[in-house]
Amino acid sequence: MLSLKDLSYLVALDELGHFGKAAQACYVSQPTLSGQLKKLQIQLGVELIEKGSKKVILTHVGQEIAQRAKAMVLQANELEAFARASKKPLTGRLRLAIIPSLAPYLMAKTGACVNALLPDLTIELHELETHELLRQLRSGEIDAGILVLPQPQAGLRHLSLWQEPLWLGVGHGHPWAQKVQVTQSQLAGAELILLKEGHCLADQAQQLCQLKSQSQAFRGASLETLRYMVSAGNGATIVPQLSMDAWISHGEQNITYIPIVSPKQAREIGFLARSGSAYWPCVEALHGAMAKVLPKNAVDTQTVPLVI
Amino acid sequence: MLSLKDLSYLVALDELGHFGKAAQACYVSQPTLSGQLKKLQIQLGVELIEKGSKKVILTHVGQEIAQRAKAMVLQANELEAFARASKKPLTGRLRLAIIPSLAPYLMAKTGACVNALLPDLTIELHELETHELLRQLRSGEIDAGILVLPQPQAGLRHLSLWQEPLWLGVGHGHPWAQKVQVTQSQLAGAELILLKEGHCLADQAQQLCQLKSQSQAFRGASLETLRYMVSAGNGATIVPQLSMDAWISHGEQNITYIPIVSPKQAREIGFLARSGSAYWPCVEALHGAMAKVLPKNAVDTQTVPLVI
DNA sequence: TAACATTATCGGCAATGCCTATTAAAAAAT
DNA sequence: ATTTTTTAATAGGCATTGCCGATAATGTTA
Repeated sequence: MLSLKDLSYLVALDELGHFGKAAQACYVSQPTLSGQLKKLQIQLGVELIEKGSKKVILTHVGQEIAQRAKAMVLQANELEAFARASKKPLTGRLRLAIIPSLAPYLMAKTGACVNALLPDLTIELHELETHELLRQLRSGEIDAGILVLPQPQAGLRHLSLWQEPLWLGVGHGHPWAQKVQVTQSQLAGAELILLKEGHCLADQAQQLCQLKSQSQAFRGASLETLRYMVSAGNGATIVPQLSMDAWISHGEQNITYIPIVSPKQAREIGFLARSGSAYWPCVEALHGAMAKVLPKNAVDTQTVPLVI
Repeated sequence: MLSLKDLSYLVALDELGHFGKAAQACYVSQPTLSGQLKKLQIQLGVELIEKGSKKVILTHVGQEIAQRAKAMVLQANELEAFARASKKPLTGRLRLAIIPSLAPYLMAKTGACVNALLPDLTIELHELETHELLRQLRSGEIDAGILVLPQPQAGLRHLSLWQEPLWLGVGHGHPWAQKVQVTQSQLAGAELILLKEGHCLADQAQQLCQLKSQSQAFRGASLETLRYMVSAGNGATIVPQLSMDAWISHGEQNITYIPIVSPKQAREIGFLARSGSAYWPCVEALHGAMAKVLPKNAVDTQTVPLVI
C-alpha cells in the first residue's frame, strides 16, 4: 500500500526541485529520500522523475501524482489537527489571515473580546491580499481568513460576519465637503485616491465609480496613506466603516465622511476556511466573539456584487 | 506520520464493526489490526474505539476520523489507478452503472461500437437507480455512471451525451390512439402507467403530468413491464426514445407512439464520474463512441428541469 | 457455570526505513 | 580540456516496525 510519507517526499521534491533540499525539508537524509522515491516509482510502475534532463523535473504523470499526493498530505495534516483539536476544543494555534484594509481596525476593535472569550486559542495573524490569501488557504499555509467574501468555491467554507458600510471620505478643501450625502450615480467618474491594485477595496471602489484602472494616478499602499493624503488637502476616497471609526476616535479632524446612498454601499466581510478544516469550531467561536463587538447595522444595505 | 494502512484498518473496523472481520477484509491477522489501531490511537492521542460497550463502536471522534480516512484511502486507490491507467490509456476495468430505464436499450445500441473502439477496456456493467448510483459513485464502488444528469455537485464531473426525446406510448384501445401529437397541457392529470418510485423517469413523468405520487395505482418494475401492460390494452405511458426504438424494431405492433409537443419533452442523458477519477479518459472515449451511434436530434428540444 | 465468541497480549521473525560513508555522475569553474 | 564542486545514486549496517501464530484474558450466551 502507498505510504503517505513517500508521497510527501514526492511533493517536497516537486516543490523544491532538488533532492538534498527536499530531503532536508522532510527531515531525512538525501539517500533515504532518493531510495523511497525509487521504491514509489516501482510501486506505481511509472517513471515519476524526468531522467536525462539536467534539472530535477517530474514527468507529466509525476506532476499529476504529486498534485494528488499534496492533497492527501494536506488531509492527513488536517486529520491530525482535528484529533488534537477534539481533545481540547478551542485551543491551539490558528493561522488567520486578514485583508489589509481590515486587519488593523478589526483587530483593534475585536482583539480584546476575542482574547477574553478564547483565552486558549493562539492566533497567528497574517495580513494578506485576497488573492494570496485564497492561495495560502487552499495550500494549507493558513487555516482561515477574514476577507470580503468572494463567490463560493469548492473546498472552501464561509461564514458571513458583517456588512461593512462604505463611506466617502473627503478633505476639507474638496468641492463636496459640505455635502450631506452622495449617490452612486454622482460618484461615476469621480476622481478618487485609491489603494494599489490587488486590494479588493480598490477593485470595489473602481467598480463603484466605473473607473478604469488606467485613469488612476495616485495609488496608496495602505489605508493610512490614503488618510494622510485626504487629510492634507482636497482629495477623496472610499473608506470602510471600521477604519473611519478608528480615524475618528484617534482625533482625525480634517476628513469629512459622507454616506453613499442609492443604493447604500457596503462590503460583505466574512470568514473563509477549508471545508475539512479542524479549526472550523474555532472559526465559529471567533465569529461569535467578533459579532458581539461589531455594530449591527440595518439590514437593508445592498452589497455591490464583487467578482474576484 | 500517519499511515494509510492504519487508516484503512480503521475504515474497515468502522464498516464491519468487528475486529476479526475487519482484519480479514484487510488481509491481516486480527492481532495485527488490533495492534495497529492501538498505535493509531496513541499517535492521534484520542480514543477512537468505544470501550466498555458490548459492541465494537467508534467514538464520535473516531467516526469523524474514519470518514476522513475513508476519503483518503479512496484517493490513494485512485492515485494508484491513475498511475496504472497512465501506462496504458483506455485499458483496465471500468465499473459503469446505468439507470434501468436506459441500460438495456443503450447497451443494445452502443455495445458493439464501444467494444470495437475500446477493445482493451473491460466494462463491468451495473444497473442502478439514480440515488444508489450517486451513492456508489461517491463511495468509490463504481467509477462512472450514465444517467439523467442531476444538478452539478461538488466532487463529481459530468459529460452530457444526449437529449433523449420522450414519447407518449398508448395502447390501441386508448382514446388518444389516433392523435398525431399531444401537448404538455393536455397531459396534465392524465392517467398513466408509470415505473415505481425511485426511477427518475417516473419522477419526470409525474412532474410532466403534474401528478401526485398517491394518485398512481399501477407501478411497473421495469419499462418492459409497462410495455406489456400498454400493449395489452388501453393504458398509456411515457416512453424514452431508445426503448421505443427497441420495441419497434422487435416487432411491437400494439403500441402507438405519439410525440409530445409544446414544449418537446426530453431528458438529458450524460456521464458522471468523480472529479479525480483515473477513468475520466475512458469516460471521454466512451462518450465519443456512443455519440457516434446515437441519433443527433434537433437542438431545439427543451428539457424539463429535473431536481434530484 | 460451562461453552463459546471475541479481543488483547506475547515472543519471534522478516521487511522496511533510516542512517553514514562512499562512489558515480553531472555542472561549473578554471 | 581539466579540475573542482555540486548533486544524486549505491552500499552496508542498525533500529524499528509490521506482521504472524500461539495463547491468554475478557466478555457473551446457554
